[in-house]
Amino acid sequence: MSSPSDPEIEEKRVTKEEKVKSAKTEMGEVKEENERLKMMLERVEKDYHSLQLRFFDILHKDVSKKGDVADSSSSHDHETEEPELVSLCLGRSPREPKKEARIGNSNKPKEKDVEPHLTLGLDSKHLLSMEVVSDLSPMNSSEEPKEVEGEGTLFTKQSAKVVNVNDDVSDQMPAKRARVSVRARCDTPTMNDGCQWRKYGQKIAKGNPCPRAYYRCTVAPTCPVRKQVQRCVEDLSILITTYEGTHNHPLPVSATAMASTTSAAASMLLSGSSTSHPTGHSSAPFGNSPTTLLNGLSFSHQFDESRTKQIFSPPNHASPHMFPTITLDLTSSASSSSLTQFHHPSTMASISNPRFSPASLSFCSPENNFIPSIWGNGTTTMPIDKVPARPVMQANHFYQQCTTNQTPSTEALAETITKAISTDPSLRSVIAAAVSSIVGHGSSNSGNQEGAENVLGSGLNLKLGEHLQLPSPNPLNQNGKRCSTGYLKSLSPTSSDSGNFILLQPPLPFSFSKSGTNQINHYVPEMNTHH
DNA sequence: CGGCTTTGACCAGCGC
DNA sequence: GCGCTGGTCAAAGCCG
Repeated sequence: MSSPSDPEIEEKRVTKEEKVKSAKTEMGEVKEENERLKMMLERVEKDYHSLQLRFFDILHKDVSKKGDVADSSSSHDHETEEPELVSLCLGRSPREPKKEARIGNSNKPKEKDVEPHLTLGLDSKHLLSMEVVSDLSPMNSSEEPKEVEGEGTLFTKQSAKVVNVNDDVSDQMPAKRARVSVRARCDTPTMNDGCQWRKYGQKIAKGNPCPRAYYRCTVAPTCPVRKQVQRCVEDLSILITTYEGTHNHPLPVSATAMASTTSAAASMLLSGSSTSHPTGHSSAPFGNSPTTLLNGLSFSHQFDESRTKQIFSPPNHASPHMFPTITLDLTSSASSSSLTQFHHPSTMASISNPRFSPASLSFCSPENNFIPSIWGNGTTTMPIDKVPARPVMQANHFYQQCTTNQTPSTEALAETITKAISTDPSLRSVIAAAVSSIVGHGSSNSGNQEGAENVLGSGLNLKLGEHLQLPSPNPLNQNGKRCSTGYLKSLSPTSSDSGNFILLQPPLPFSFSKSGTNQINHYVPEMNTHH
């Protein structure tokens, strides 16, 4: 008995098949379009990279022609010419600081650079993430027209004197200056990070008998980057180097690792620093407890009790400026490198808020395949399945580097970490998610990256897995004056010419400023670190 | 001679 | 207002 509805069923079946067909064809079209878009993206990226290379090539040549005389050139020249300065901004202000007029030789203030800035990301991903970060920074919106550069710099008196326009900014945004503190074992007075530094001061800081030395980057006359170097009072073999500001010039190969690492860390810090709530226990990075946090999270080694104690040693003195600080601890031993801990400042200041329980983030763990494992006393566990695959791979790469390199250096680690943190938004998001889960910010920001970054922005202390123990007999050491450097030179496949400029993989967009405040120095292939 | 280091002085911010 | 502290300046000296 054939039901009367048979034809209808048949018809429905046909229509279904048609729908499926059409859907398939549609999917195919979409796939094709997707492929096309991918190819376009790749092409754009290639073009961008080639242009970037060309730009720096031209830049290099130009600089070579001008020589150091560039300093004496008038600001107008710089303003009218092609962008001569590459500002590696961390999200604060693409704008270059014209501050350091003192160093920059051009006597007149150059706050006229009202010209639009070109913001470039290394690739679309970066650009996106960077823009997000930039948006997160309140400074960006309001400060941009002025000179936000101050955020990353230390300019205070001098800049205020020279540029009136800037003093407001610098005064208003002291807290936005991010500092990246690096702890590393080093027998030499200073750690060779590839940059050229000039010492401009030394002080005995309270709580630490070891003098604190102040250095300023001299690779470019207007480079705002400064660093402070001080021995750890608990362990004199540990050298704490705190970087402040962002290089506004191309960096030598040997300097890119540390610079990019600090940039990445700083960008994480700055991206959310606006929401950081001062805990009132800020500490000087070089106080009795070098790893003390200003008002941020800290990563401490879970299995290293002593280290944890160091990190949580009470701040000695409230610093006038609440600089968000991130500490990269490269001193822990490899055996215990598997886990690192987050600690919210509140945890240190008081136990009043149980929400901020410690958790850990593993960057280099053989046991867990480098999946950032986050846990938090049972309350802040991040499911591993949430962890994107790519960060894991990068972290794995990091581990491989850790394990395969006989003589790992700070630069090597820094580079890898930087790659993992700064150049990959997904890893960034992982960390952000981890912190988010730790801090329990979900209520306010749905636990997304932004919220987590805000948390991060309150300052954190990253303690990276070992392998960083700088081997004393570093072949690259020269006369025992270098701590560890140049490791990247041997690693970098493209570093056949050590004189190549290396672009930072910017956690935040490059900004090409037309303001002629920055002249780029000659790149000196042999970057000797003077201390 | 140029660049760097040393070092005392100076300044600004903060707490009392 | 005063003292403390961190940060910077700048003259003097050193070094290659």
